[in-house]
Amino acid sequence: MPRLSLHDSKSRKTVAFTPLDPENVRVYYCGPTVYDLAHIGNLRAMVTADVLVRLLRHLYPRVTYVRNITDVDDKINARARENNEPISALTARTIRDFHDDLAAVAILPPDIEPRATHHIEQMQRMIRELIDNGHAYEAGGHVLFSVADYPDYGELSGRSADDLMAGARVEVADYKRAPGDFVLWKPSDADTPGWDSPWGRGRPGWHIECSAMSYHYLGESFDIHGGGSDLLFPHHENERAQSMCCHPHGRFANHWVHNAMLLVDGEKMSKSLGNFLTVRDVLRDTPAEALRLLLLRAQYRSVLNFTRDGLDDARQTLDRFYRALAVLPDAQAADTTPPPDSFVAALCEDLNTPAALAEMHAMADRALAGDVQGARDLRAAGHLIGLLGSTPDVWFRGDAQVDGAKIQALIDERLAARKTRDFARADAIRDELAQQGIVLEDGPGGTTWRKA
RNA sequence: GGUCCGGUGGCAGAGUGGUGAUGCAGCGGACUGCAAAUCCGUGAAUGUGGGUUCGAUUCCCGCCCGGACCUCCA
Repeated sequence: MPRLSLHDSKSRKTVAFTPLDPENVRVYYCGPTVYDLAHIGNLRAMVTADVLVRLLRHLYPRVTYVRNITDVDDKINARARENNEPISALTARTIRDFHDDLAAVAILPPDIEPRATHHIEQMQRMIRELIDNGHAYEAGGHVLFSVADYPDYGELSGRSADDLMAGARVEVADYKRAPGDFVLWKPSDADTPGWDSPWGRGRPGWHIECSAMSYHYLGESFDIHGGGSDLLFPHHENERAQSMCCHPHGRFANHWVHNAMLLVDGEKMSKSLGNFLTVRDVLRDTPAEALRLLLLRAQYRSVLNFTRDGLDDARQTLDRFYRALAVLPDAQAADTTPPPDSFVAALCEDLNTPAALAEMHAMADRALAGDVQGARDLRAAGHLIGLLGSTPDVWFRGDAQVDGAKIQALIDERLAARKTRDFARADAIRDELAQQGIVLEDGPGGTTWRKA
């Protein structure tokens, strides 16, 4: 079995992955703040996590994958006010949409999906401990983490305290001892969600939830913590500082995984540029599997440029793969073929999905040459990374908005016309079907049809 | 301004201190009544200037260009 190498953001090196407990690999990923539909940038992080967890499950007997939901946040409060709806309605709907979108692109659910609002007690306990051991202080109704009290602060993101001061955008608040100090707990007014606490009615700061919930479900040391590279600072740096100060004998995350950002047509996705794409926007006119494949065509640490052409390419690649699977006599039959070692080995090199896809092309070559084992290998490889979960029939013909019998009648009529060398009629039939989005293919085994 | 990451053929995108994967597109051919699909063949790339080395796309430095982050964006 190939061994997994994984890039670690903290050491900035690709290192051999060694689980703390090989019987139970523990992974924590930052999930969504539920105030709006997931966009394709969010999706990239979720797909990266999904591939990583699928691979870990292939390599190890058990994986515990925790992905949180942030359901208390000022953006949520603001959006609920804008929409004039209760916060609980907004978060419930957004969570449902998020689950639907992820399921559409074959992302498996995490083992545990804790919600911040269900873990206020754990957060308060942690904040109390941080105050007790001198790493946090109360000021102006807030509880703040004192950055100066954690010598390793900045180690994860590779910044020094001086660097942080150099940035002119640090929020200076008069109740902070140092500008870099960040909020653990903040006061809520009567119109804002809040919980009673020793520091008054209030709500948690952003970072504390991940520290509290990862500790609660995975312990003071766990294997992998991941998210988008934009979370490296401040979110993950702050999580780490809190956790290490609260549990000084633990290591918090042993290994940090961050995926690079996604561009749309070469530019950062933003609402003002008008290139902001939700998962739903894309899925309106693209098969979900093509979107997933597009995200896997670049290695997760490379910036990925999302384009319409790229999506079309991905779709074509899937055409080829499903054509290759069509050589299987029993496209749906259960089959225990393991994914080939060369394929797993590619994934084990820091999730090198482009190299893994190149392996799949080689398998497709074999399958298209008539090698049934090649097709089995291809299917097994695809399944490992959440692809090829459909069948050629469904991929090419869909769940039928068309009348198959009618198409077959036309195919028969065309065949008769061709026999009498009436090619004008034969081509007219093909054109007619093409108008309806149906493509005919004359193969050695007869004529078949598919959606355009 | 600070920190970090990256610049590979027309496009997408890997790897590597010693003849530069893979896919799409292109070109030529086979198959086909014509297509589609498939197959065979083929042209085409390491931003720039130095350094280290027998040899650099790979390692080091400068420059240019792009991107991310710098208090709540995956």
